Amino acid sequence: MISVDAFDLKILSALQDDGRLTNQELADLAGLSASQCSRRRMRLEEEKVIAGYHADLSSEALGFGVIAFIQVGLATHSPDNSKRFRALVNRIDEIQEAYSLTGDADYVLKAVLRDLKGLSDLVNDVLMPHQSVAHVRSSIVLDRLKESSKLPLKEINPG
Amino acid sequence: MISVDAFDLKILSALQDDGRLTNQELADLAGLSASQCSRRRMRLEEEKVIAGYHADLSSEALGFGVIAFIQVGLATHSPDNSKRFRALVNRIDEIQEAYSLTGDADYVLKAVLRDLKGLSDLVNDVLMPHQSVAHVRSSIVLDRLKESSKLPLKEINPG
DNA sequence: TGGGACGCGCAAGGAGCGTGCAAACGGGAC
DNA sequence: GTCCCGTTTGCACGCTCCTTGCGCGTCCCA
Repeated sequence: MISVDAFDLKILSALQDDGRLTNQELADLAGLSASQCSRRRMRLEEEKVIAGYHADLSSEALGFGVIAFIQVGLATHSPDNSKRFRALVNRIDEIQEAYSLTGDADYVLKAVLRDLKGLSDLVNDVLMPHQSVAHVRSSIVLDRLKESSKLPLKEINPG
Repeated sequence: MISVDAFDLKILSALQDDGRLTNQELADLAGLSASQCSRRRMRLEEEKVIAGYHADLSSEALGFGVIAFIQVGLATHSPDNSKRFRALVNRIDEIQEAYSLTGDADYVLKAVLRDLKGLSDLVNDVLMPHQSVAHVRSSIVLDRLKESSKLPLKEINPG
């Protein structure tokens, strides 16, 4: 595995919280010089430990009122069919996340929509009629307790 | 609602893809000057349309091999009990996302763990024994088709 | 038709970035 | 213990990038 020491972890952790931190700010947090932070950051980017940087937009401010989890069962489990389903999922921007799972459903999708009509359109006009899909069950998010994509870096022992 | 024009949408969309874009790069993409992009970006940050910037770290590179969705049913639905549960969720870093949902389960959690033992520890030693929790069902992610937090900005009409 | 508000690009001063360099550190071999 | 070599560090410098002030053009409404 890629070797990541305590300084790297501090840098990663800080950048996870604020992706636009200056090398100097990073330096103050990590107890290094700014140039070292620059070098380490570049290395972590090259090694793809840092996969990218993204702005986190407010769904409320932009009028996306509905988040839903959609459980999908496929019609058949042939390779062709799951390929069709994956292609479908990929071209729908409203679907933020999609996973195949152990358990009852074959897939779980997380979708972000402007309103319930948007969800209805997605489920009834796009997913349900698609040839790859057998059944669909959607659950609407009532409350977001927590929503981040931060990794629990404290679980990692430096080395 | 906050007014967002076509230039803002281009800026937001670009920053969603790459949160470290330079004002000059933003300017080239949006067809504006760098100074205007700087001003618009600052406004969007002040209005909390841009909630923040985050580095996206590679879970594979850092050795997080297991993602799981955990459905939780509460013991009782009293305000005190859900408060206890929320406090629990908040202090567990392995839980990235947590939502209350319509449908069967009261809550769904998305957790990131180093290995299956980590999941077992979380479910059996932390969640199950907690007084607020009645039952727990976890599903392990077999494959990630898609994993982002990008909003479908093309759904928004500028104005 | 005039005036105010707004949004624009330009330019300049200042902050931030990254490469070169030399010094400090650390671990093996002897 | 000590010598050697690879690695990591801080500093300095040239360059890019950021942001604020300013003047100009445009639009809207009186």
